[in-house]
Amino acid sequence: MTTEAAHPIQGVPFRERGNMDRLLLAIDGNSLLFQAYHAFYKANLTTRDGFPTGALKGFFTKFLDLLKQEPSHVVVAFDVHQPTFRHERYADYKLGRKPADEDLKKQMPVVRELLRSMGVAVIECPRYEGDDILGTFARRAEKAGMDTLIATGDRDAFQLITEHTKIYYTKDNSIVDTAVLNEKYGLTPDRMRDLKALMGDSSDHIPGVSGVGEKTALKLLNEYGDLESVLSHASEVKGKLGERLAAEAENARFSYWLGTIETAAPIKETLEDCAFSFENTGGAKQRLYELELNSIADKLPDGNAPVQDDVAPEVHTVAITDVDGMQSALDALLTCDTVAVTAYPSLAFAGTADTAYVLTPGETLFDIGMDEDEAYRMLGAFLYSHHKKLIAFDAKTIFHRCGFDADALPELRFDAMLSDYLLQSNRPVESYETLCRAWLKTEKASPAYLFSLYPKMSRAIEENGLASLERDVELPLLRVLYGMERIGFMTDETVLHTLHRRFSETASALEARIFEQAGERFNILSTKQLGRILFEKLGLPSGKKTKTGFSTDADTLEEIAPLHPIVNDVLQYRFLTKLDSTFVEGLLKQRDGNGRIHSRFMQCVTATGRISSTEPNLQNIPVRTPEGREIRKAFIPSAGNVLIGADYSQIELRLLAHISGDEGFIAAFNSGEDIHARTAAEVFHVPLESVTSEQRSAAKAVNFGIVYGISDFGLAKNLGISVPTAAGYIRRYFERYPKVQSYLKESVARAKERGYAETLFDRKRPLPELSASNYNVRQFGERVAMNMPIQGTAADIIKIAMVHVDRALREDGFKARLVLQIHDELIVDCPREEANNVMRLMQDTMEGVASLSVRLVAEAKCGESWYETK
DNA sequence: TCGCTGAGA
DNA sequence: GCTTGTCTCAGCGAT
Repeated sequence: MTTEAAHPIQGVPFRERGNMDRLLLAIDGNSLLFQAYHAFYKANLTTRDGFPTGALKGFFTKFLDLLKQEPSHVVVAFDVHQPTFRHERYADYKLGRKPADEDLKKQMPVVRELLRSMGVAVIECPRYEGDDILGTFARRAEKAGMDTLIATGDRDAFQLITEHTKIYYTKDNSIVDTAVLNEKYGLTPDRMRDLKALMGDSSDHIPGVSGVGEKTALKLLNEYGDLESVLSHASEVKGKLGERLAAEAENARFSYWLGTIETAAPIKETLEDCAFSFENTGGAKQRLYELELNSIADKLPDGNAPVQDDVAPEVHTVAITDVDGMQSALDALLTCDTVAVTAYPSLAFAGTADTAYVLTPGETLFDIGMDEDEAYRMLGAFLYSHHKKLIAFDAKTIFHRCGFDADALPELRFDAMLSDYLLQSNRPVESYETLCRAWLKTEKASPAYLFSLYPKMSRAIEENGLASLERDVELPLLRVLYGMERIGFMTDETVLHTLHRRFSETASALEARIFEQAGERFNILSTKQLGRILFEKLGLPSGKKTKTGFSTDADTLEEIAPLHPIVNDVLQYRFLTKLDSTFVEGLLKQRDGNGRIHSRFMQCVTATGRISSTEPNLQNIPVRTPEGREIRKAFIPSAGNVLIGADYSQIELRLLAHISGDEGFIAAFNSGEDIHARTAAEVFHVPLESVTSEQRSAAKAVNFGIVYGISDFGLAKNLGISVPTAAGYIRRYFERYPKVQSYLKESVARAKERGYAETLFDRKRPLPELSASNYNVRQFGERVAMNMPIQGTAADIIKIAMVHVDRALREDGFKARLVLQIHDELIVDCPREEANNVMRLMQDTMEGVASLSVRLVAEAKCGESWYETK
């Protein structure tokens, strides 16, 4: 189907093409909703409390898109779920139709409710399908001198096309009119019914004539005109086809009748009932926010929000525009014990629940208002010198803005961002506004609301058993992370420059060789262009495909590498350009004036409780390949210092052993031998000393796979072995370590029962996926239920270790400081003379975090660069 | 902005 | 019959 360039759906409104200035937008609600549901199926969108919203999101995104056509009238038609007029004589009509998924069913009434609150006419009519309603309104509009655009993903509607009625076909976002129809089928809209009567439509249970498909039907219609002529000339048609046309003529006529859309259905709503104005759509705003469909709600004009009982109290807001104003605001806080601070969109604070002070930009260019940095400095000095306690949203950012020394931070009592994360860790915290909306049912955000949020959220934290995690781990950790971000990690510019030269020169040489072998220049990093060269021009066999074309990932390319030398060059080129652009150049860009790199450690991002690192990400600096590992030579200690790296050994597997309580697995660890070799020996029933390297890596892959919720398929792919062989490995593994298997099963069962998975330290991750109707989504939920307790407990443990190490360093008067965490590894920048003591301190502290049935083992090493601490 | 690719645990 | 290992972040090309 072609999209006419002259009137793309987005851009020039469709109605400008018509002569008339009024446009009816008629939407097939069921069709659009089903399409939206399937488009967002995989995303598995839900609200925080698990109400599915994928179909709603898809539906309203498309709906808003359609409104760009500036319709003067809008109608959305839905089918009612009972046999319709055209089908009631057709008893087994419904039998073949799958019942709608539960998730979709739940969203159906909400779509109608939202549309109505947007002032949109929603029509459902017993005994008539959505199609009939659309057809009826299209004809009425035409009589009233209007154009109609019918939005549907159902090709049946093509029969409704006229000079003034066009279809917006949602399957490929094209506009279909008589010209397009003629080009595609060589038929007029009227003949679309004839076409369908002949070919049938299994999804709609229209029988048609057996053995006749689209091609045959079109041929017949081209030859004889319409259905009746085809049927009356059946005797002229040769062979089986002719016989069938004659025998099934009644079937075809019945099909014709079934496929005819009613255009004069007795619908009581009038065209004028469909009058529409975008200005009136705001009534749905509040509900959309409640459904956490913020991107859609944001696009609607403000409506009259319904009154809530639970609204936040009125807050008197004082604007701060200059230093004097700032000073008197701070003076007003002198009597307060606790100060509430937020930083979005600009600095705002409050000392009581009824008055907020907000930094306000000046009115004109010359009156720039209060300088924000200065305001933060004043606030910081005030908080610290008067020993004020702080409650905040995103305190770490506020600390940075205030410029606190890491040793002189005010006492932090509550961070709404952290509390929200602990309560909803399956989703990153969005914004302070969203949080206020969710907790206080208020439209606007004010720092004074923190005084309501604090007790409210703390109660929820308490009720969910998260109090210790918040008080003893996350809140203290926030200060540790602040210190790490502020110090930064020293880097050696010379090393980076040298590597840059080496990587880029080698890459250029490879590039030249690749172009020579390809016989032309092209962009090697473009998967599209690379696919064209390898699979079309050079004719190499293409493996799997991605959504957009050939797959060119390393797995695929390695398979065809033996067939042409260009392939290894491409792999090598990619590898080197990755090292150069992402790491070497990326790091050079991030150095501050002193050569230090200040990554940000995100505390409220991951679903498992790990921290993440951004701008730059220092948690994925290469280590596996010799060339990549060189980059770690650029990470160096401060002058006069050394670096100490201390990492946990096999922490996740040790936790699996402890949590499952499997005696064999625990014994394997306590034997102190190489765990993968030991596992191989036990699983393959061979003595430890005769374990082959293949056996060891197979055991290693199984060990890691177990933690992730492995399948035989996945393991087979990973090891390059057959699926049955992989299945055998897993079976023997579970035979040897039966409690590991029963633990994994229980883990899923418990998560299903409670609705969340949790760690040894009570961190929770909600798992609405486990009750999803979609098999894949549910499977995903089960793997997560197996993995989260392991990965999450490991995350808890190293977080606790960080808090303890940081505290010990400070209390014992060391100058050494944490600079980086990489999930199971801590890096400390340490004065040379402290090194031995700090190494011991780190190892002891890390190992002592928890007392389990398997020892926690940590090893510390020091060196002149990160490269040397491995 | 999205999809692909690949770096780490 | 269908699918198929967790958690992240960044750069690039195409749209």
